[in-house]
Amino acid sequence: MNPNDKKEGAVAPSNFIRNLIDEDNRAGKWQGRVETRFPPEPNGYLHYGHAKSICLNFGLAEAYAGACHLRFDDTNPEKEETEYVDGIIEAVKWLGFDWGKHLYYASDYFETMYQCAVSLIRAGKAYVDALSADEMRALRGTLTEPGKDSPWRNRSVEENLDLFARMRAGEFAEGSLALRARIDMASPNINLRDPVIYRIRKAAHHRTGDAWCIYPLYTFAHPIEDAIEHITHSICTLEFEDQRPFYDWLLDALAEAGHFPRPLPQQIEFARLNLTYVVLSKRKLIQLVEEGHVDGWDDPRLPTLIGARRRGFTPEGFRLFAERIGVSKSDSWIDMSVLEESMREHLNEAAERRVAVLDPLKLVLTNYAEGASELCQAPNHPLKPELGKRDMPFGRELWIEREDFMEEPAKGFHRLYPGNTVRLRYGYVVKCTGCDKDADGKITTVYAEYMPDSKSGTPGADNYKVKGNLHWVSAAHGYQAEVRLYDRLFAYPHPGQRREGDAEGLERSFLDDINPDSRRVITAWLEPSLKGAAAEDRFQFERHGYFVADRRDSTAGAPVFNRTATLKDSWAKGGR
RNA sequence: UGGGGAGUCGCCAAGUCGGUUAAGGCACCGGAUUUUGAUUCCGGCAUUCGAGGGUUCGAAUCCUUCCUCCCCAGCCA
Repeated sequence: MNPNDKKEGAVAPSNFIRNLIDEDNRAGKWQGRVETRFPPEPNGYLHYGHAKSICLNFGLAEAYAGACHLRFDDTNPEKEETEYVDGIIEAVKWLGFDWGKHLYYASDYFETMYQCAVSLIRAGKAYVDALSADEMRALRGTLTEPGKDSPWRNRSVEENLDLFARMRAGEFAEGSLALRARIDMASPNINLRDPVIYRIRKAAHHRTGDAWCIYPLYTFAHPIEDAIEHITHSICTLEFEDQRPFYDWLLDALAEAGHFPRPLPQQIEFARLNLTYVVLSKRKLIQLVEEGHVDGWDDPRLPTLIGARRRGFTPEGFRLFAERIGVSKSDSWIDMSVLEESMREHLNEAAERRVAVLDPLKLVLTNYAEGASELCQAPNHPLKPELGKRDMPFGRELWIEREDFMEEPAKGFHRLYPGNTVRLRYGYVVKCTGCDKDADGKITTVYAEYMPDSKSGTPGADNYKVKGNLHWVSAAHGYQAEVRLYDRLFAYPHPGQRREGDAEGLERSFLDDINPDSRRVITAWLEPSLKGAAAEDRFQFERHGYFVADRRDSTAGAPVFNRTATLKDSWAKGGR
């Protein structure tokens, strides 16, 4: 793996985490072992931001021939549910990652954690505090003032041991007592001002049931989980940076007490994903679902992984995306187009082509025999001839795209207009002869004459040079089906943020910025072969974009299609 | 006005201990191919690294002052 070797393929991107690992390897810190973990709390659905973290952690393990654990950080019985565990497992699998035997639950470590706490107490590094949460806050000090010691800070080891054991036994009410690390109430780092590490919660846990009534807090539990699993590099997001000194303090104390061997796992922080035109905060996602702004957690517009799946986004696309955005410590905003473009790149290569007319306009070939029909052959994938061709019936009456005809052509328009010649893709070259309009001036039918010797695939086809190529569906053979045209959920890059020209005190809600056209449900005309599509089959509808057969609403013989992404359209962009 | 982080092209992001030309991707702009105005292909795209001083033969990389942004005062994670 020579970083200067940049000839072909994706060269492993350099980033600060890889550099750290490389340094560790050079120093022989772990004998080359690299073990990471993805530690979600099972209290909700995974979103695009998690995808970044998953790709990072599992990707590192793959790159260094190590392992990545899937670990449920279930230390808070009040928020976590088995339902979420299942969803998370399915999502990580879907992304294509394999944790092998390494599926763990923090709750399985409760006894060990308890013993660690006892050791801390024995070492005089933890104590049982009787202050209420409010009192504790009052003594914690502020960002600029040091805190004050709790009156219970200097209990004897024996007393602490006794109290802690009785906490476990359920002798005290919730909130009456808490175990705190004994560090330094005057520390400039608030996280070191005797953080609470165990609280009393008389709640049933989704896995341990009523076995416990005291539960460890993240701060205390996470480093221990990492140490138990022999994690080498514990990667988390930037907001935990201030927590690192405690992470090191705890593990060092526990190593001293003989719980864990050195070297100890190292916490490394990276910048979480920020994406434009969407929201990723759990609170906002919940609000979107609960208030009915979207159809549910798997709504294709929602940035959840189950939503992405219904949208037609692909695991390969996510991996490409993760590779493109890189990993660093600077807060940055990734433009949604980077994600979309990543999906397009994979789909262009992976999706077979089909034809769909989304906004139909009738085209009649006046010189084509009435009632006649024939078959045209269309390649399934222009880049992969080995995928073969399929038949597309052709006839006198066809559906074409309304936007492919202009009675008065705009400059540069080389589609259909009176007098112009275009090719009906995979079929014949036709010359437009006119059109009908209704009372409102709306075009109702377009007329053309076809060139009998111009059929695609025949020798005569090359006799015609046309600039326009239109897709079409035979009116007599195609069928109508529901298609959902999805677009970005929000109309502005930073939902809820003030915009130029906003009045002085104007407060925006992200809900105000929802894109009213984020979903358009239409009835389209599809080529016959699409009827057989199975749920989750992905296609490129030529000249339109990528579509997927919805995994929830499709039924046998009647797939419903969701638009994943449009194709680039330099004509539309150039402004007609 | 405490502590912890970050500032390199429109958006990301490489730039190990200072060394002739500041990677790469996306976007964008040209041009070529093309039965998708798609794809592909070529070419272009930071005399400059938040700002100012300084050290040096030489600094994005070292020193210094300053500016901007993010995070931390849950018995959440």
